[in-house]
Amino acid sequence: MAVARTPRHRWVDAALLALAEGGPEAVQIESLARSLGVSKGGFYGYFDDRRALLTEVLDTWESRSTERVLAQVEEEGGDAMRKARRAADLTFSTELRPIDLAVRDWARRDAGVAERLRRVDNQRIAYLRELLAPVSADAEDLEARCLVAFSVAIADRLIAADHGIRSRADVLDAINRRQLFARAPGRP
Amino acid sequence: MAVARTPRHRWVDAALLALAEGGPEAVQIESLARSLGVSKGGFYGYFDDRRALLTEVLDTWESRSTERVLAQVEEEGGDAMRKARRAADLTFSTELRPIDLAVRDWARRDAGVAERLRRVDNQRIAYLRELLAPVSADAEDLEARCLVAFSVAIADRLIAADHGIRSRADVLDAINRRQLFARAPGRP
DNA sequence: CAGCATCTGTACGGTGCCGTACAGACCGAG
DNA sequence: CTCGGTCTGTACGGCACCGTACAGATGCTG
Repeated sequence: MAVARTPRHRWVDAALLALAEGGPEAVQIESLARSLGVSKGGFYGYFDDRRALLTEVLDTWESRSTERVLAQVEEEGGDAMRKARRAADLTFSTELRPIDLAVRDWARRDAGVAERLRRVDNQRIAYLRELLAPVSADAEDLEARCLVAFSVAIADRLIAADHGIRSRADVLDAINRRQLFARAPGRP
Repeated sequence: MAVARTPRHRWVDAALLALAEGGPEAVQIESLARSLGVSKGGFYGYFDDRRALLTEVLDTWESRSTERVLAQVEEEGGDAMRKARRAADLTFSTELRPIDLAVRDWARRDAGVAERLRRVDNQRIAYLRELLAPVSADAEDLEARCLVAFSVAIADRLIAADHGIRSRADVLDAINRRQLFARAPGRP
C-alpha cells in the first residue's frame, strides 16, 4: 500500500483555512491542491465532490467549536467562572474566529449552515450564562448581558470605527467593567 | 438617439441586490443581465468592466449610508435625540442592512472596502454619540455604550441563538432599557 | 420620413474550475 | 525482489463567466 502524502484531514484543514480567508466560494479543489503542493488527483478518492468536502468542513468546525472546546475546558477544570472564561478564549482563538465569521456570513444564505450555527451558538450562550449569572440581577438582566457580550465579541472584528484617544481594547475593557461584569444593584 | 431600456443605475441597483444576497462574488454581469431580463450587451457601454461596477456599487452604498441618511434626517429635523434615532432606523432599514453585512464581510478581505467601511462607521458612531451622550456618566461610559449599541445592532442578524421563553426582540428591548439608555448614576 | 447616434442581441475566444478517466509511481507485505 | 493495492499526475470534456466585436433594432431629430 502506498502511504498517503495528502490524507483526508489535510484537505479538510486546507479547506478550513480557505474558508476563513475567502468564504465558502474560496474553497476550490484545484486551489486547495495548489496550496498543498499537489494536484487534485487524490481528492476524489476521499470525497465524492466539492459539496461533500464543504459538509465535512462544517462538521469539523462544529466539532472543534463545541465538543473539542468543551473537552478542553472540562479537562482543565476549575469553577464555572473559570470554565466559561476559558471557553470564551478558546472559541475566539486566532484560528477559530475567522472561520466563525465566515460561517456566520455563509449562514445568511444557506439554511443548513444557519441551523448548524444555531446549535453552536446556543451551546456557547449556555456557557456564557454560567459566566454572567453571578453578577446579574435577574433572568432578564442575565439574558441581556449574554447577548451584549456575545454581540460585542462577534462584532469587534466587523466594526472599523475609531474611538478618539481610546483604543478598541480600552473600550472593550470599559464594557467589561461597567456593563457586563458590573455587579447588579442589590447583589452581594 | 435610442432611449435606454436599461440605464446605468439599473445595473447598479441590480448589483446592490446581488451583493446583499450573495456577497461580491454574486455580482456577475451575465447574472445581473438575466435578472434584468436583458443580455449583457449594453453593460460594457456603461462600465469598463466588472471591477468598475463594483466600485460604483460601493460608491452608491457609501452615499446612501451617509449623505442620503444625513440629508433625510436633517430635513425631518428635531432635536439631537430624535435625529440620531432616525439615523439609526434609516441605517438599519430592510434594504440597507443586508448590504451592510455583505460589505462588512467583504471588508475582511479587501483593504479598500475596509477603508470605506471605516469612514462610514465613524460617521455612524458620531451620530450615536449624540444619542447616548445625555444618559452617559462620562466619556468612557459614552464610548462603551456606543460600541455596545453598534455591536448589538450589527450582530443581531448574525447570531442564531435562542433565549428560552424570551424572543430576541424582548432581549433587545431589555438591553435598551437596562444598559444603553439607563441613566448613569448621578445624572439628572 | 429619413438619418443617425445609441442601445441591444448574438456570437466568439479566453480562462478557470469541476468532475472523470486512466496510466504510472510509490511503498509495504510476503 | 516481486507483487498488489493505493495514491498521484496528467489529460480531457463540460460549463459558467468575462470581455470583445459587430450587426441590427430603436426612436429622437431635423
